[in-house]
Amino acid sequence: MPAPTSPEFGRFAEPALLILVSLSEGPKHGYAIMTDVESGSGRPMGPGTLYAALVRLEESGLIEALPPVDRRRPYRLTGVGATHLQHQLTALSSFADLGLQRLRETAP
Amino acid sequence: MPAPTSPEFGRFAEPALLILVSLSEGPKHGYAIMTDVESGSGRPMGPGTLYAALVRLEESGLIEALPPVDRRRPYRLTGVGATHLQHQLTALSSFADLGLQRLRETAP
DNA sequence: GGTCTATATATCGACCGACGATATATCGCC
DNA sequence: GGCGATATATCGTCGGTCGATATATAGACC
Repeated sequence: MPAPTSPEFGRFAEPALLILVSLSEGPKHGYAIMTDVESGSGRPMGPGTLYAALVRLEESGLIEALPPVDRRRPYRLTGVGATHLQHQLTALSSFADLGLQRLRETAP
Repeated sequence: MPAPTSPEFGRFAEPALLILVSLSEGPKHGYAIMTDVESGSGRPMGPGTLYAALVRLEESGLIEALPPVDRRRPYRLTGVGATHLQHQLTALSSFADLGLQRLRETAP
């Protein structure tokens, strides 16, 4: 995940969303997601956060497990997950743009 | 806050960020923020969430209280808050765009 | 005048998720 | 054989979210 670089304080997106975006690149196993997200967001995601979120995402049908390869347990986006992610990101993008526009207008 | 409309399940941004964007339009009091955010995001934000977040935001210096008018206790963005918000939103926007681009590449 | 709704703020409690810490096992490399 | 990187799993805590509840006032409607 090529870096948006935001080490700022406060969360800007929940871990679940970071995971989904990471998986949008293609199927990945847990550890790969962890390093990918960390290099992308600057903020390391601990295994506790990662695996707990994976379980929740699988339970809600947004991702699905693929047959394990060696020790690796890969996941991929489901159709529902991709649709959901697209809606979220679209809303997120227009939300961010709205805020930036307001900042420009208020304090030029 | 003109609607990005995302009633989807799951949070896409923490309440604090919704509040900051609402305040980026100009100073507002609590109730106005509540209705503004609700009409903008589709998801109603209860008073518990709102006022707790306001306290935290003021404590961290991102917003500041203005002299009360009648019953209304208005807040506005501080300089730090505006800078912080701008960084967050910039990162957020490029993050969202990255995800959308990946979705386009993977499933055209 | 009485009632109802909208406005406006405040507080409490419960639950859920984030996060760090910790544990465990294996692989490749020197 | 040892060491660091890979890889997954679990537990406990803490903070924030969120709904429920309380309170007070202003305005509208009959």
